[in-house]
Amino acid sequence: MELALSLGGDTQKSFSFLKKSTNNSSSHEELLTSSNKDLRFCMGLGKSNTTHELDENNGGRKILHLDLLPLSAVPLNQIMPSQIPFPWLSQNTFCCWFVLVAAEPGLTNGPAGKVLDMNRRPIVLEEEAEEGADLSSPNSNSGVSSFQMEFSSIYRNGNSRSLIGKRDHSEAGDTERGVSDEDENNGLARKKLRLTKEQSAFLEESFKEHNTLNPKQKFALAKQLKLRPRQVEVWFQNRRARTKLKQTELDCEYLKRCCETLTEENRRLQKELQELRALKSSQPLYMQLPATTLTMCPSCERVATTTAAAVPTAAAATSATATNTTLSLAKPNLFPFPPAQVHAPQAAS
DNA sequence: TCCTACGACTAGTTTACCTCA
DNA sequence: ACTGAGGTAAACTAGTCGTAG
Repeated sequence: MELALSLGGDTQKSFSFLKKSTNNSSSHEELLTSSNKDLRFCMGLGKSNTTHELDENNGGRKILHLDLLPLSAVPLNQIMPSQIPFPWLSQNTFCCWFVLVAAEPGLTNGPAGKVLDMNRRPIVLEEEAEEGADLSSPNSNSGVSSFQMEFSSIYRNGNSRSLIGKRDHSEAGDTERGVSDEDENNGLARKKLRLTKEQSAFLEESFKEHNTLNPKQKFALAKQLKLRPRQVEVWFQNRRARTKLKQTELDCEYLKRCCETLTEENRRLQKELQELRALKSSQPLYMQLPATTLTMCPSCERVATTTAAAVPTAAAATSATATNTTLSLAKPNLFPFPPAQVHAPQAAS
């Protein structure tokens, strides 16, 4: 792709260097030049051999030709009431009409193309409306944004993202779902495509079966859903990310509950310890009793006490308390809630 | 064994679109 | 009706890893 700029004078001469290379390749991008000799700023983008062959040989793709013309060059009947020249420009300087020159024979005699007011919807030629929007597919009638869109998309073929334009929000619900490979090849700038409920549901079902895709599955899904394989791929990538995020959130919640349980258990044990200490200091007789034998059950790993049957009441109470304590200490169920699992299908082999 | 190219993947980011106050 | 904030999801980039040649 080539982009040429010319300020003033004969644009034909200015862009002659581009003309020379036009026979090399049919796909070569060429500048559409104009024979208009008026003082003008001109920039063009395109790919055809001659100005007159643009439509026929270019798959219907039109050349985008931007002119900043002297005000006098724009036919009066194409000037809208709202199109007021910028006050800071004198009449002899450039006004800011962007002229979209549709690739039609005869246009080289002057700026007879479409005047695209940057603040208004563009004039749409009837024939163009019939052809469908091949200049910027779904957006050719969306005014400023569509213009930005097309320009940025062309620019983007040169691996730049900096000029990606914002598109008309009003089209959100009307745009055809999915984008063809052709669109992709034309380098349309990023357009957020909401998948339909049906498409999402189908993808969800597929994800339940296998959370990764092999190329065959990807293409089959894309074909079935009328999406690009890349879209299917991206959907699965994002879906896996969402699953992981959800699982992380659940894990976090689970750990939080475990932490709360441990805190509560610790509080209870501290309280019991305090009670035992208080009991110990108030019961001198306790010290005279034979030590309680603690044994560990090898199967359940719980501690049992073997206190004598004839234990004084106070001692019995103490023992009971101690037993409870040891029982609660023996492998308490600190994690009563099994960690929740986000549905994670087995990866396809 | 090392190097390179390539594809699939993840993590993080950007951005279009939507909802709601 | 309009607007800005915030959320969601599609699409992106950069980097990693495994594998084949």
